[in-house]
Amino acid sequence: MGKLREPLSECSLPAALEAMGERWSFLILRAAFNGLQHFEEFQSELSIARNILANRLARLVDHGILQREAMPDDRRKIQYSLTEKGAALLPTMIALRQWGERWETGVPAFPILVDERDQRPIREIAVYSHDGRVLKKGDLKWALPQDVASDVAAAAE
Amino acid sequence: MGKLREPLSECSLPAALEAMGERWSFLILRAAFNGLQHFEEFQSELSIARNILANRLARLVDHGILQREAMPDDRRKIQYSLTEKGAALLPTMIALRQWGERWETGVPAFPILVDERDQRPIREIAVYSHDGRVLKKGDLKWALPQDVASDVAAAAE
DNA sequence: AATTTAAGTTGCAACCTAAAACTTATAAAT
DNA sequence: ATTTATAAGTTTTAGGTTGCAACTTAAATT
Repeated sequence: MGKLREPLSECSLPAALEAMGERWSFLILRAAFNGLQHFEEFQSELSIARNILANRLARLVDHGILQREAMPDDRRKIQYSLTEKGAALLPTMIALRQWGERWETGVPAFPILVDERDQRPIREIAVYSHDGRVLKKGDLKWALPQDVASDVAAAAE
Repeated sequence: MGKLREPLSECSLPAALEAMGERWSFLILRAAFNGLQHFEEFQSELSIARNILANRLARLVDHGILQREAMPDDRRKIQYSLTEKGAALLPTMIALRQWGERWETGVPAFPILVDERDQRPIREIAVYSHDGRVLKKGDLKWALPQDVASDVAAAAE
């Protein structure tokens, strides 16, 4: 990367980790993506201690990642579902999973996550340039706003 | 997502979290991406307790995410640098950061991460179909290998 | 009315985290 | 050659977190 060093202080990674950095958060999120909605479902699927699960669900709700809704037909039941904010973590979660597949388990996912429209596997999550090239570590740098090329600037050339 | 539910047991997300799920891991990784290489640099930049930093660096080295190398010119110094496996976490880290920017801090990153080649900001990390469409939660499903469309199958149509 | 289910709480032991002081090896300065 | 400074840790000790098992509370089912 370039010379300009990012000021670590005003980065939103700590803020993101504040919401999702706890040990079970990603696994709960993953279960939610897989359609689980109730306490007992999460509990038996993940084998997480009940007190920890209660605490994590509450945290995720506090952070606006999950929605907590009492079910009108059975008022014992609480439904937890992803908010838009929670669903926006999908790329992060898939990226982490793909990394695990490639570098930890070595196992090609089974079943495979595919595009519903054409049944074809999704692309690997990557950093893309504005025009779709895959960028690696050395291709990136930090730039000040005035040095960033924009569509407008590009069009004016 | 579709009906087929992923078996949570044989997923590589837990494996990935085993390596990167600790509280400071992503922040250390981020500092490494920013070019920090030495214990004291990490320590003063992150304000992490020294014992925890020592422990986390050792863990990241154990997991093959960082490389530990004694510097020959000054034998007190240890250089920590990203391995290929560690660098492969870049998309995950940027995805998490972008999520934090969008949903937590609301702050457009400053400085901005750009493509060195043309100084243009990188795309937002997303899930892409094989042909480059952005896919959301509802566009995805789990498929068994025999139901996955491949290049070969697509060409044969 | 008794039982079962859903979603939690509570109590307690084991483990992990963090701040500050200490250590060890090497290098630089006097 | 001796003292001082630096780099990268360890140790100590206090406090916080995790996790298991048992308990609770409210609502539904038999």
